Amino acid sequence: MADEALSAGAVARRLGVAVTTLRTWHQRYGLGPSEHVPGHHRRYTPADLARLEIMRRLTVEGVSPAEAARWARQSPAVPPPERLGLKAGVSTARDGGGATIPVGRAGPVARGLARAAMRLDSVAIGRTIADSLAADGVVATWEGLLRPVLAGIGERHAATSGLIEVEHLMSRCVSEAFASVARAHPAVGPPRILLSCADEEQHSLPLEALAAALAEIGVSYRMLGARVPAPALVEAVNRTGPAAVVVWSHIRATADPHQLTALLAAPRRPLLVLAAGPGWRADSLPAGVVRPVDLAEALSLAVAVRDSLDQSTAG
Amino acid sequence: MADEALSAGAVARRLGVAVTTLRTWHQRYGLGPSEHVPGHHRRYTPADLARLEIMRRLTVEGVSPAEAARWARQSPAVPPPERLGLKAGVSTARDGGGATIPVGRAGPVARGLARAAMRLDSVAIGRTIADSLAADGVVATWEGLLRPVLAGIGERHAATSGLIEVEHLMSRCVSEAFASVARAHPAVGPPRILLSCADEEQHSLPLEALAAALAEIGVSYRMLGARVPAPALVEAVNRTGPAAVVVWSHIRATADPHQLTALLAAPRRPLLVLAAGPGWRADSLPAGVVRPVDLAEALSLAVAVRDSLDQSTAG
DNA sequence: GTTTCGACGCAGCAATCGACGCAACTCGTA
DNA sequence: TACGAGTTGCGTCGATTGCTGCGTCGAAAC
Repeated sequence: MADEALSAGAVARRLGVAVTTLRTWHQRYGLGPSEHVPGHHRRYTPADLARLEIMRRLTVEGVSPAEAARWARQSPAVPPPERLGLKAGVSTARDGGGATIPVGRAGPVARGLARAAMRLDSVAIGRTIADSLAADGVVATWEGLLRPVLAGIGERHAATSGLIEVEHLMSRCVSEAFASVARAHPAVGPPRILLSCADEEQHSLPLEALAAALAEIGVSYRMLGARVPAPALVEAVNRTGPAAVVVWSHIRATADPHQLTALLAAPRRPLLVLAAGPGWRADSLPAGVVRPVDLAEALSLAVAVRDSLDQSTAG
Repeated sequence: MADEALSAGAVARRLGVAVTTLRTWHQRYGLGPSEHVPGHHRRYTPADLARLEIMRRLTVEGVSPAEAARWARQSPAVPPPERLGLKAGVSTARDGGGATIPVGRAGPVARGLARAAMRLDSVAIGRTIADSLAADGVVATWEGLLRPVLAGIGERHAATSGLIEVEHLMSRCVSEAFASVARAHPAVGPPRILLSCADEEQHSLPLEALAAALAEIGVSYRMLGARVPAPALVEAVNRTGPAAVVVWSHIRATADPHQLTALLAAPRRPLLVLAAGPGWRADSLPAGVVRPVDLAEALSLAVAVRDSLDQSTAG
């Protein structure tokens, strides 16, 4: 009984919101301590906290705050956070405000994901991504959810030179989610596709998306990861003899065509070399290199290679 | 034995606080002699004194007195970190030939892992690590298997300036394995521990090991990942208000003590700041920063923080 | 006679209060 | 397409609250 009184700061820390936000929620939505004398400090009981947990969870899921507050306020007594089978798309009211991430018209789920990222809530981030992956698959999740949110963070990051920690956390969570997909779909057959970032290229997330998409349809691959120097890539090709190599470059600076030329000149030259990512310039690519425009195209190309190999070896 | 009965004045002199403060601590926080008849003189046993020492140390480090008291009150049950059930490698057979990785005396499993890494066989790598994690736990796997192999790769890499692709692949696989552990053990309660690499620090694997170890015992945390600039770290602390922050630095160049100072000066200053990793120099750390020597110690410190917070908020 | 006891009070300081405003998103409208 | 209106999270400011260490005082314990 004595310890049932949490201060405003403690509650804010628990929920991952600012103290001022708690005050705002109190006066705007009536979501405050049940007994509070104006001027005195707020003391939140477990019941009050449970209400706020609901509020936070709903907003993280993309529900508009006003609606979430209405929901939380009428929640009679649900101390443990349970599962409300809430489907996206309920919110009709306006939304926005505060230090948020622009996600364009990517939908409430993306908004919820962006909010979870802003509060560094890796659990919510992971669950949101996993749900979407399970429901819509890798390609749709990447194009419809992850890329908009990541782009929004990057945009904001470029503008304010902040949010680096948010960007990193999102990257990690996305990476983990993709790895989870790969683990859930054991690959069939030997890996004939090699995925690699260009030299000095640090962004490997799109490549991981491709890897997850491949895994999802049962295509086996090898993933080298970020920042692979050209000699190391050639060395890997010579050691493993892949049929197709995908080289990702996110920015111009890492898109040296020379590393593609080196691939084509390797002793065990791959059948297909894909230059993926916005870094590559179409006019500077050596002959024989294919440049997919998006994840879906890269995926279908990779599948085509797999199929052709299946034919040539099985037939 | 002779000093089993310390008077209030003696204890006060020993701790460097006023006698009245001892009385206050007794009646406000229950931090008094275990056996005390009201009206009679207080007699402090060594156990009582130990509790008070904890109380004083924590408050000196900046912990709020109420919180420190809660911590001190249930201190006796803080067993030192032990229990590493790692079965030592007993390999006697020769091994080697070709391009291999030196793993020292880390056992046959490590040698197998190194070979799989050389083959770029991510499936075998992943399975080996997962098996070890399941059998021996995170700490033992890290110390006994992963660290030796990673060190071996790094050593060879430094010597031959090759193997970069092997190093990357291993990193990815280890990272995935740790993420898998984290996913398999859903965390309990809100995250109060923040894990972050130092500015410009690219090695995040040891930090991920700590994260996985925390997850394994059900402790919730937030992981920011590699290359977190000092302002971003402070920003994250202010937004999430963690109780403890672990900052990892692998090399001297990234171990700028200033980022720790900034942490301690943050508006929502964490209870505990841990400077982890071989980069930090003990003599350059600001006061109030703790420097764990290995994974196990960092782990037990983090657990201690968690326990104390559980008491203060829920107990 | 010295030390400690319990009670009371005080001053410094951190946390919080209420009020206000800013920035930024979304949506309707022109 | 551009722009204003409505929303919303949160930073800031001056004032207030409440926690904390410790000094003081008469009485009791050693």
